[in-house]
Parts: sequence; C-alpha cells; structure tokens
Amino acid sequence: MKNKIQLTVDAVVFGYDSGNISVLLVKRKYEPFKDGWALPGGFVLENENLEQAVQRELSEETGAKINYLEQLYTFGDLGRDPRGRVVSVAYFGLVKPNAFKLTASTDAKKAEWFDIKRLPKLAFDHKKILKIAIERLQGKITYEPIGFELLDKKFPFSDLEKLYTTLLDREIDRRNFKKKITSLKVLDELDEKVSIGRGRPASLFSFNKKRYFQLKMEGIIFEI
Amino acid sequence: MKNKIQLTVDAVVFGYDSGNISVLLVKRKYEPFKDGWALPGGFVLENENLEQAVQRELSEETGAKINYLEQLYTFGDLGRDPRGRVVSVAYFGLVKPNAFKLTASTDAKKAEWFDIKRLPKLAFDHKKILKIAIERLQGKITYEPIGFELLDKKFPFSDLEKLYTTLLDREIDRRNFKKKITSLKVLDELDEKVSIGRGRPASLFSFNKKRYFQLKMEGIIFEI
DNA sequence: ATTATATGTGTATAATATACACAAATATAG
DNA sequence: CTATATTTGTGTATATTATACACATATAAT
Repeated sequence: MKNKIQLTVDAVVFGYDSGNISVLLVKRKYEPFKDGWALPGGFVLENENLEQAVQRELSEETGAKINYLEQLYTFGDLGRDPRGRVVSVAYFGLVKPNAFKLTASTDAKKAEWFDIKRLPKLAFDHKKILKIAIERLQGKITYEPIGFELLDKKFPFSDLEKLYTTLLDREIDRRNFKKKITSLKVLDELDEKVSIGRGRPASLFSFNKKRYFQLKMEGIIFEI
Repeated sequence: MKNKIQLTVDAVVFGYDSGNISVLLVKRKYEPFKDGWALPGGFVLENENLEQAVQRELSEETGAKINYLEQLYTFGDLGRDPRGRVVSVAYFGLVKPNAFKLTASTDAKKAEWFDIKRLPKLAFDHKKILKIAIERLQGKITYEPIGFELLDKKFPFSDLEKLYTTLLDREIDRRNFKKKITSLKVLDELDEKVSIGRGRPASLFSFNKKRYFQLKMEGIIFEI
C-alpha cells in the first residue's frame, strides 16, 4: 500500500516588468495534458533534496535564474494527477527582469511568460496552486520587502511603487509609501539618475540586503 | 530512479493547560529509534489524502481530537530518515484542554504530553520540525485568533491572557489586551461566572466563530 | 472581621498612519 | 525656441491607533 505514491515538485515563478506580473509556464511535451500549459516541475529524484529538484527542473525546462525561492504548499489530493497518486511540493519563486526578458523573448523554447491576468487553461490542479501562490505573493509583500527580488539591481523609486500598486491592485500614496520604505532604511540612494522618456530624471536606488537581514533578525514587521 | 521515495505525515499537536504549552509525542515501538520519542505520524496510504492520513495516524496513535489542523511544511532532506529516502509533510494542530487531559492522564498508552520547555530527545529531524512549529504558533497567534482553539468552550478572560503571555513569553497589559480583543468582537460574554480559588469570580466568555470567519473574509489583520 | 488574591475598568499621552498639492526637471510638439 | 505635457520629488496637519498606568470590587482563607 505504501510506496506507490510518486513525488513531484512544481514551481510558481513570478516575474515583473513595467507594470505586468507574469508567471512562467511550460508547454507539456507528453501525456497527460500533452501540449497543454503547466507549471514547470517534475519528479523528485532519489538523491536530491526538494529544493535541488525544483532548481534542476527549472533550469532544464526554462533556464530561468531564480533570485528567491521558498516552499509554498504541498498538494496531495487524490485524483489530482490522472497517472495515479502523485503528491506535489509546490515552490514559489521570484526572478529579476533580466532573467525575465531573456526567456520571454526566445519564442522557440517551450517555456513562456504569461501575464497573470491572461492565463491559459492549466494542466492538473495547477490553477489552484497558482491561485495560492498569488495570494502568498500579495500577502508577503505587505510585510516583507521581497518586492525587490522582482526588480533590477538599480531601479528608480517609481518602479517599486508601480510594482506595489500592480501587485496589490490599489493606489498607493507616493509620499507615504516612500516615508515607510525610507524608515526601514533598506534602500540606498545612488549617485545616478535615469531619464526614461519625458519627465524629470529619477534617482536610482539599490536594495540593502544587509539591512534587510538585520531587520529580519530583529523580527521587525512592516506593513504597507 | 523516481518512485523510490516514501511519503509520511507528521503532526505537531499543541495543547495548553493552566500556563503550560505541551506537545503530543509518541514512543516508538519499532526501529529505527525504537523506544525513542517522536511526533505522531506515519506513512501515507495510497487511497487517502494528506489530511486524512494525519487524522488517521493521530487517532490510531493518540486518540486526540484535533480542533485545528493546518499544513506546516514539507521536509525532504536527504538522510533525514535512516530507512532511506522519506519525505514528510508536517502538520500543525491544536487541541482543547479536554482532549488534552484525557490522553495525558492515560499513562498506559504510548502517547504523552510534554511541556515544550522540557522535551526529550526526538527521533529523526523532529526537533527541527517542532522548532518550526513553535515559531509558527507564536507568529500565528499575533495576527489570527487561533488561541481560542487551545481553550475550553467557555473560559474566563484571564485564561486567554495567560495563554498569550505564555505563548509569547512576555507580559501583556490586561486592559490594552482586552481593548483589542473586544474591538474585534470575537468574544461573547456569557451570563455565567466562575470562581476558582480565591479572588473575584470571573465572567465566562465564548469564542464567536461566525464573527471570526467574517473577519477573515474581510481580510482583517489583528496584531497583539 | 481582616487580609490576601484575582478580576474588572478608563483616561491621558505618544506613536503611527493618513490625507493632501505644488515645484522641479526633462521630452515633445508646435 | 517656447509652451506644454509628463514624471519625479518633497512636508505638514489631522486622525487613528497604541501605549502607559492605578485603584475599586468580589470572593476565599485566616
């Protein structure tokens, strides 16, 4: 009776670029759900731990470089896979725009980015997994500055602001938002500016990881 | 290569009674770790989902009635089980004092409650699992009123207060704490009083689950 | 009857969050 | 080259929320 359960990992990898949140999907080569879209993932090998399995599958299937990866939830309902009893450990990942565009532009590959507002039908119970991942993402950015993992190393403040308005789907007062982020001291203002199109050039910022880990140690909560 | 991974579930079940937080452990009958203490749990059967597996193992091994159960984390490191590759989905449970005392008093059984400050050596990586569960419990009670799941149906306010001071390991101002809980309106004050030993008799309260779910729907966060 | 002990309650102050508008620097259109 | 459109950048006043704090009440024990 035991031992007939198969174990897979699946990854929900989010990317962000100029106001769009995307998720990485792959087109299935084989049955079941042949030619259907699914989350990247696959069977866990006997000699690798779960995170290694996710990273391996991701690099095999998409080539994406992951900045941030955490375990999301384990899905084990009967009947979630037509092949039999398959339990899947889902992970949640974030990538920076570079990795993002790279894969998105190579159309020959089987991996593609989809705007989370325009998703195709998904194989297995991946719709459910994705839903939970989106909730986690929205919840998480309000109390941990993981939003930076979706941005370039250097970014104008407006990028961060736009990321939050997009992710939370509501307006944010720029002054109050900056006040809050500034008070955390996780942003370093650089001596550089960028000018994109018209409008006043923007100062570039970078994310201070040291300070972030320090805050984490102190158990500091922040709330957007 | 695939398919040689075995899947188990483990449960970290917390109980609370008059100022002590306990966790339910079982004495192992077989190798490995024979006669050692471990979290209740076992192999997942092919025809049951994960939560059913936990409930089954818990009732088989301990007889405890669980009020609250949620998935904690999945542990899949190589070498965590000497029998080979075993991945375990850990759950997090809370029980009310009745179920608590019931099992705790029957010493003949192999299940026992241990104060989380006086734990024995644990089998496998269960120490690690328990540590994560305790962190989750502490984190969770500060923003969701799950503390009630550890109390009797009717309880004096001081019980709730003591539960929080114990769990968070810090003093709480009674008036401010009551203000906050009262503002949530999740407590119904009953027309009953209890007098335990000396001191002024205390009003009894009960937890208003309807109101709690309503708050949850509205996404209301509370912070102790 | 006195003492010890636990419950129950309100207000003043500090800290934090929110609401809100205009000047500065650039690109573009005419 | 001038005017206009667009984006960045900044401060203050008000409302809300959190914190600090002390004494009266009801009972059991002595």
